[in-house]
Amino acid sequence: MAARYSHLNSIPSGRNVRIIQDRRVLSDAYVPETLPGRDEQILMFEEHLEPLLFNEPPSHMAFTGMAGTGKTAVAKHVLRHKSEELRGAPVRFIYINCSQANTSYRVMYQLNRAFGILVPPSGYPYDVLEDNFRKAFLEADVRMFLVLDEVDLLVRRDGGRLLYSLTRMNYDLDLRRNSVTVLGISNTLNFLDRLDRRVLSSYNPDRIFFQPYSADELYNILLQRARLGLRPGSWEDAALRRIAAKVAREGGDARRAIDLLRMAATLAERDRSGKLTEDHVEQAEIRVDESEVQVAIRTLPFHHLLVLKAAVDLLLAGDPRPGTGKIYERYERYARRFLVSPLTMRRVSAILRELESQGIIEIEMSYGGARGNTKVVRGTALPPLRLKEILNEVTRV
DNA sequence: TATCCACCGGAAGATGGGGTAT
DNA sequence: ATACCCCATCTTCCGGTGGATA
Repeated sequence: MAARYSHLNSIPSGRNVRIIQDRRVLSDAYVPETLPGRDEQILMFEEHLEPLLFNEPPSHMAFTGMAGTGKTAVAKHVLRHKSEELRGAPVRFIYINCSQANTSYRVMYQLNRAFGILVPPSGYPYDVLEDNFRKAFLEADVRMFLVLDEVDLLVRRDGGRLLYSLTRMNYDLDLRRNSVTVLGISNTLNFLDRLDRRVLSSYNPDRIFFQPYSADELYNILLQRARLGLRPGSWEDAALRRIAAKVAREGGDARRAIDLLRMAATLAERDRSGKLTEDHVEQAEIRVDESEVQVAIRTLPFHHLLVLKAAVDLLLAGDPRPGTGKIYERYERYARRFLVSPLTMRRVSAILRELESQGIIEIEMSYGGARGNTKVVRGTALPPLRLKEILNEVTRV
């Protein structure tokens, strides 16, 4: 039996060209045993959870920091250890990511499920779900520690309604037995400032700030992943250093560093040289950008495509910084050509912002006085010509 | 100094498409 | 069949914005 698959191990010229040993380690979803560069935050978080050991309610918390600074990793890492330490104690840890559950209803739906209640995922009165949850929570007779990851996405929609009613519950509970504690994780630094007074007075979290990773910290992260996921001796140190330096310059996003490492390792494996070098990193930089933008564009709704097409065509026609007005004019023509009625300028203006937040275009405000305050497309993630090619592929269907 | 330009972006409401309950 | 409910997307409305211009 084994012999049948022996060709999998036979490598030409006896050299080992495999590089990746465990691909899972090279994904940002993987949470390693230690988190380089985040000792301070881990310690602070653990201290905040200390009261649970004495059956007392911890205070609410907020993690803030740019994308890829380890907020989610620290939360998961610490919670994993704490829930073992507190095994058997009347404590319930719940993690909910608000990028999927971005309305009060959907978070409440998840909370119902967490307490074993099955309710329809939509079409049901919200009040019923809230009542369900309250009853089940009291029934369970526990302290709840709820992590709301990417909570800013939820707050943007519901205005803090859920945050308020959850934290407000503590005022009606017997805190000697039950409590609700919320940890909100947010990518936007000012999300607390945007909360309503009433919400803030009952949520009022202790904050832990996550600064961007330095080049050294990124290097340590990459080294850790390489040791865990790559074949020993299959990478050049300079390759890791190069990723670390580049990503640190761009803003210290560990997710991006890990993406680059995975892509570089994949490319290195593909060319069968058996070693991951700086050259592979250089190729990976282009590939990662390209594939991210391609995926983003492919999933764009139709009107977004038309708006993007209008902007790209203006750039190609020689306008270095096309503004909303011109883009809208051209977009209108395209819409009619495709026999759909054009959206309003208000909406197109918002679509430009959405294209920006997807990293497809770069926008800058232009305070042009008599010519108006306008958004201006300053640049694109890929060369305009390349974008046009991708757009043509997508709109052909 | 007042006014204007040309768009910004928040708020609220309409619309239509998904669902559940009776 | 009817009466609800949730939700994403879009429109309508409207008070800013800040240099240019009168």
